[in-house]
Amino acid sequence: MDTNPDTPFLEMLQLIGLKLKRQADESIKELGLNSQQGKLIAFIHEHQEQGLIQKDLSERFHVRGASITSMLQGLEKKGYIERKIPAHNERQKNIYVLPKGLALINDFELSFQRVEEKIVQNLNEDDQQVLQQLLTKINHNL
Amino acid sequence: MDTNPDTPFLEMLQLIGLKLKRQADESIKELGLNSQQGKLIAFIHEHQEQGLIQKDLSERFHVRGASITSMLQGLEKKGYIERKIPAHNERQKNIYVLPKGLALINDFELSFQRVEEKIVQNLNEDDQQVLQQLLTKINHNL
DNA sequence: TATTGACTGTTAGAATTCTAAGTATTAATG
DNA sequence: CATTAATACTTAGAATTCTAACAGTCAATA
Repeated sequence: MDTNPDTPFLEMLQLIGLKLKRQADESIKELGLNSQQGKLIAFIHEHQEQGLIQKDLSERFHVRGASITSMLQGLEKKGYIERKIPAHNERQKNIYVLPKGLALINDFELSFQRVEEKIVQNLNEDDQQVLQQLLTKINHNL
Repeated sequence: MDTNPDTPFLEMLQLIGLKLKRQADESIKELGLNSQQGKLIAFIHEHQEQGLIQKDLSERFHVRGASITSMLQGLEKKGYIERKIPAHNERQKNIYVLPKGLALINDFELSFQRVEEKIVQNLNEDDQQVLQQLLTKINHNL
């Protein structure tokens, strides 16, 4: 039941993306969250001192504003983060990781690094550098 | 609001996967379906003479059996495909594309090829071959 | 052959992300 | 300054895919 498409890169890249998501989800599942939530909390933590707002997350994760609202409402309800309206602009909400979220960040990053290592295992330094260049080119093409 | 992660390949591959999905969806939207449905119909068409069953689709598209049931129910209700229980095994269902689906297959494949071309534009033959090898290696690592 | 286990598909209900429309606030313009 | 436009976020409801539990059919085996 194989397929021999004339869109080999599309197929391969989408398959790899799916596998990566699955593995990251699996690895983070035991922490009670999914990989998207893990990436979100880790990113908030890295940027919370710089006046991070929801729109930034929407752009960084390529997800609609409404989805960010929904994700953050969930994480807020469970006590991982909090949102505060800043003094200077009442339209916005600044976002901060709470201790319950902070406690997981190292685990998140270890999980992501384990997946990263699976990607590059069997690739030598040259391979990795070439791949990095090619993927960067593709990313800019899209 | 940039990020400088120590998981560059994970980030890049997931971002590319997301962009590809977006572009394929956008391109197929005007046909009234999404890219997953397009791939499904095209694949069914290529394999319907070989006793294709739902389990095959589940494996090919890395999607749970329940999801295939749901997808095919949708496509069947809209008249793109049909399912028939084969004589020799009443557990299974063979799947066939109906004329309404057939009429779209060329368009689907054009759409996917347009995305494929975006991926490889600015990559010469050597680049493409190297990339193919590296992605194949990664896919097997995962 | 009777029973047990494996296989194929379905249902119910949850989770995630989307679109479209809406609210409130801030910025730009006549 | 008043009005209009842009910005940031939310809500409601739809679409997609998931998990868990289940039903029916077929295969293996004792």
